[in-house]
Amino acid sequence: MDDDILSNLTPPQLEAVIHKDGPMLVIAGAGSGKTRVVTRRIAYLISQGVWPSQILAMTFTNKAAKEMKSRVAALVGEEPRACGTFHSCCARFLRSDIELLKTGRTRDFTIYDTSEQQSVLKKVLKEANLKLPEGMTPRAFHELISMAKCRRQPFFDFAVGENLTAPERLAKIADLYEEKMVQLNAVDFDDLLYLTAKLLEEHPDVRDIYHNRFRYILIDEYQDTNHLQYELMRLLVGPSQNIHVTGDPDQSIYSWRGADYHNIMSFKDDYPDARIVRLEQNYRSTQVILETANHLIVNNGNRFEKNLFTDNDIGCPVVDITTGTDLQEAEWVCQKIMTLRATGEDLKDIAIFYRTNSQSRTLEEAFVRNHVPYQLLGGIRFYERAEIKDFLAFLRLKVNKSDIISLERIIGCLGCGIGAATTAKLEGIALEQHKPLVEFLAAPDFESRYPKANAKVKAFAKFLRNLLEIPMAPLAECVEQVLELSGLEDKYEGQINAEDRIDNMHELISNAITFADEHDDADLNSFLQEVALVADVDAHDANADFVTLMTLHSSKGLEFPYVFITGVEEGLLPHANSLYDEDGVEEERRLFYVGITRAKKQLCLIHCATRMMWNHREPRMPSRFLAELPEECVTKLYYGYRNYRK
DNA sequence: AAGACGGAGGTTTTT
DNA sequence: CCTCCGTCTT
Repeated sequence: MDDDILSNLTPPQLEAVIHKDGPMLVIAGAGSGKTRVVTRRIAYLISQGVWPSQILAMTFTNKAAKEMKSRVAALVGEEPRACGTFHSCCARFLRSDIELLKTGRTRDFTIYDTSEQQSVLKKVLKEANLKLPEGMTPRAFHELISMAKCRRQPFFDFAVGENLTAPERLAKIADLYEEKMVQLNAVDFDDLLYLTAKLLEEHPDVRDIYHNRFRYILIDEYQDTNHLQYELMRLLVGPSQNIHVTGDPDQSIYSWRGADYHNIMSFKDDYPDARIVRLEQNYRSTQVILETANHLIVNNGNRFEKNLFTDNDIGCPVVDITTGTDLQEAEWVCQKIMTLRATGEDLKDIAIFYRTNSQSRTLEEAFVRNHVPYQLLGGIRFYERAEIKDFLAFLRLKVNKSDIISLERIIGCLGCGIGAATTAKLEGIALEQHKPLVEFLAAPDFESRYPKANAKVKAFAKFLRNLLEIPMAPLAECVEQVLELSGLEDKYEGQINAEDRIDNMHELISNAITFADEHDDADLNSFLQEVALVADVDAHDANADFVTLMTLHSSKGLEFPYVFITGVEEGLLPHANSLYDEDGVEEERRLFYVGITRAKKQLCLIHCATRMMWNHREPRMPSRFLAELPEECVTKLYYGYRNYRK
């Protein structure tokens, strides 16, 4: 059925698929077959003689990229080579060309995650003896750095523009942070995009190479691009202007990350010759669900008018249920799921969405109690687990010997009797000898260079030498040997979660083996850089027999026959922190819209009269959005909620 | 100078 | 409830 590139397409879908040269914008409503269009178009291009290596496809998640690759492969037997998230594509570009930028970074750079980015900030503040303004956390400050970079503004200008207090001091700290990142041979997430844009801008010769290589560029979820990504796109698009973007302004939910849906609204201004195709027929949801979604979203002011319709069945009403407590909320969801299972439904067809990760806990407990198998996406991500970060620190240091943040982590988790003071002292001595710290410690003649070292330091230096001596190839053997040398298994042995933690570390090894199988050019460096950009939603297994739990944000791009959205309450959806302006509320409404439009057959919206929040039972109000739903589509129910009056 | 222990403080969403 | 930070003890 789907095995032929041009079969089973509606006229607008067909137009989007067979469009070959020049810019094109596809406004694709929820469930309108967007993924199908994008994959068919890639397959079509390949069937028309375009080489797979000439196609650059940027998606929002690695999962979407993976799916795109495999669906294209199923159609034409070949997959586009450059296919990934903005961040992973840029990481790949930088892996080959970062040295041209002469920032001092090498191709062995490390990608720091948010917590490491904060560690760098803290380190910088301490070293320079500077303080952030009262009430500003390193995390909040890094967000400002990120916003400035995403707007491609010097931090000082940004700070002045945003009316921040003490802009000079903040800019000083931001500069020190950048300097430190260079010293560490590290990049943060924004740097991946920022440095790639800089590379293309400053090196016309490199830009020409990319223009020649990527004759066709596709960008998915274009409504979620930020200014930096927009500029990156402009730089990547060659003279032939073969740029094909798809998106839906109503599903723009990442403005807090700098995403600006005006990018999609103004695409036709950037490319006046652009063909515009609208996909407005929904193939996913029942009429009731679609009507509910449409009725909700018209409450947003600034929209790209769109009229989504479906020929599907009417379907059963949306359930809007009030429960007394969050515990009852979880219990009701469980009961309902068990009923569905008893009537022959598969658990893999059921998903529960919520606004914040912390809401998952009560649900998980109920699932455990009721023996309902579930898989949780997000929350504490695999690669954020302490044991995995420990393990990665050893591996990272092997590739990037400037990565002092990883060195400090290694020192910390070895428990080898070396602390911050000793580390600082060693750093000072290494500096005196004009040697990077790791090189200084791991030098074969370390003991003669620094005879005053005590036994602990000597032992650590020897450990480091052994670590660095492990060959980096083949990948799997390297990873195994590093785990063995690190002693991490012994360290976690005897702790409460020992088994899980050790399993997790072994899972990392099998991830490395899989990675080596899937990539011919796999080495330790490329493995680590890939791992730094993997989100949990990418690990979602759509075929396992589990109920799926995730945030509303992670649900984008997925679909399930049965969808439950919990905590549809004021303060949670819309979230309390988004009430400061109307734009914030509109984004929350879009988020709710995204959640609703994931459902194919049935949708349940749940809110509680009271909820435990930081150990207090708080009274809760139903979300304002519930009042915006069409009455004729919604059935109201009550569970464990007695004092109800109509 | 390191590590254990206790108190305070703080929860949006993610590459 | 859990994480981070500072103090206290060794």
